[in-house]
Amino acid sequence: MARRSEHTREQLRDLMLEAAEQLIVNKGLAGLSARAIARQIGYTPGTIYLVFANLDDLILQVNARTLDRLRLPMQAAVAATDDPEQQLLGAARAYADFARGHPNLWRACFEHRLPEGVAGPDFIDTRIAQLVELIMAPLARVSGAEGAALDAAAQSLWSGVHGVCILTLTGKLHMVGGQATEHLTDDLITHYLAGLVSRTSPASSRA
Amino acid sequence: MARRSEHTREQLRDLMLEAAEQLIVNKGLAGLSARAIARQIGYTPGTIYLVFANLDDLILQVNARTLDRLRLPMQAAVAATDDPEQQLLGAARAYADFARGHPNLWRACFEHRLPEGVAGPDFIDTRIAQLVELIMAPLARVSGAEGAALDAAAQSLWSGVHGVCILTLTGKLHMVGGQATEHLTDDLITHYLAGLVSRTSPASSRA
DNA sequence: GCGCGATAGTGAACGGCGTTCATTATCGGC
DNA sequence: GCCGATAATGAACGCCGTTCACTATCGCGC
Repeated sequence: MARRSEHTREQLRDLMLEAAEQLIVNKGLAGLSARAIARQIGYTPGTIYLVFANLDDLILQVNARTLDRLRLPMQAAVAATDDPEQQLLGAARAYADFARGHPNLWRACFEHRLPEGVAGPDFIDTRIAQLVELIMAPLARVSGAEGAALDAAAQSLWSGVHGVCILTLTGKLHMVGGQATEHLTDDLITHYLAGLVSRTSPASSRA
Repeated sequence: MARRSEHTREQLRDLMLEAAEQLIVNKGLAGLSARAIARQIGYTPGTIYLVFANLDDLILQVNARTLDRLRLPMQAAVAATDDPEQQLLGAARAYADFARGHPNLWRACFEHRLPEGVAGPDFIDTRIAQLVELIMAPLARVSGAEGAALDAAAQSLWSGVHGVCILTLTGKLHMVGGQATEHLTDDLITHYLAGLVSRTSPASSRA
């Protein structure tokens, strides 16, 4: 019972990540199991532990990939125009779009919990920070904010967009006048920006 | 093996919810199990299924209680002042406070996933809607918005506050200039409100 | 061509899980 | 003092993550 390098460690890693991704896509994080991955790639569960420390480790690697893929359309949206407000609106729409298009992968990034004490690894934190940094430049241009105020603005605004996506896409916002995700992100961003501009550079409208 | 009403159905229900809550508080949603609940109250796992349809049902009941408890400090914050902006800031701070004070219970409300197809029950949706409705009146007063615009504002703003709480409290916002939760909710609300006011009732400052 | 040490991969096992259900021990009423 | 109803059991089913002694195969030195 050994196929001695029928696949490289690296190939095996990719096979497993691919299989895991597919399982998450089809049945959500809860549908993922070491046994299911093994079944799908024709190995036994034990083999997974030759490549990953444990299932959490594997899931975090899938999430890292997802965050990388999520960054691309957001970058594209920022690159698509020179108007900083449009850049922010576009990035948020790209974010919401990705979340709606790959709900299970996206939710896996934010709903996966490590055991009680353990902190998330740097390679995830870094990738989330990259997303927030994407909006820093447009935000600085549109508001004139800098330093700690700019950090705060980027974090609160992006968290806000994230919150809108979470609550609308998980169906927890089934209330009175249920609004579409993009409608709400647009609302949040335009009003936030208007307020930020009026407070940071009080007397100007440079149209 | 039958103690024939050593406890009422109702008492049993309370015992189970209490035990479940304690387990979630101490070890998170992942630390909850039918066997653990049963062990804690001196019954066997099977008994749980005489009272609840399944574990998900039980968890949803715990979450309903949590949301009820969460509403109280938010209501108090709204009642504590007449200034609508202060009401909104206070409600958000109360929300963040509760989330920080009972992180595992709070996260259970939003991270618990039902099986793939199943939708959340009304008694949860209703309670979330109640939280959003709490901020509708202040929001209407401060902005003059009404109808669909008011709905959108309440939903996007509250979702935003929720997003800030999620990302800061789960440690996913460990970035450049890490900001305190309350600082970010204040930032989000003040700027959003400033923008909302300037767009809804363009030419006025009624201090 | 051959044997041998290294090792990729196995598969059985452990202790846990949610859930079901035939069985039992106890109760209230006759 | 019995008997029907029923609260509660506990064993069972099929899952789970994870570990590890073992084995079947490989590449290498002869």
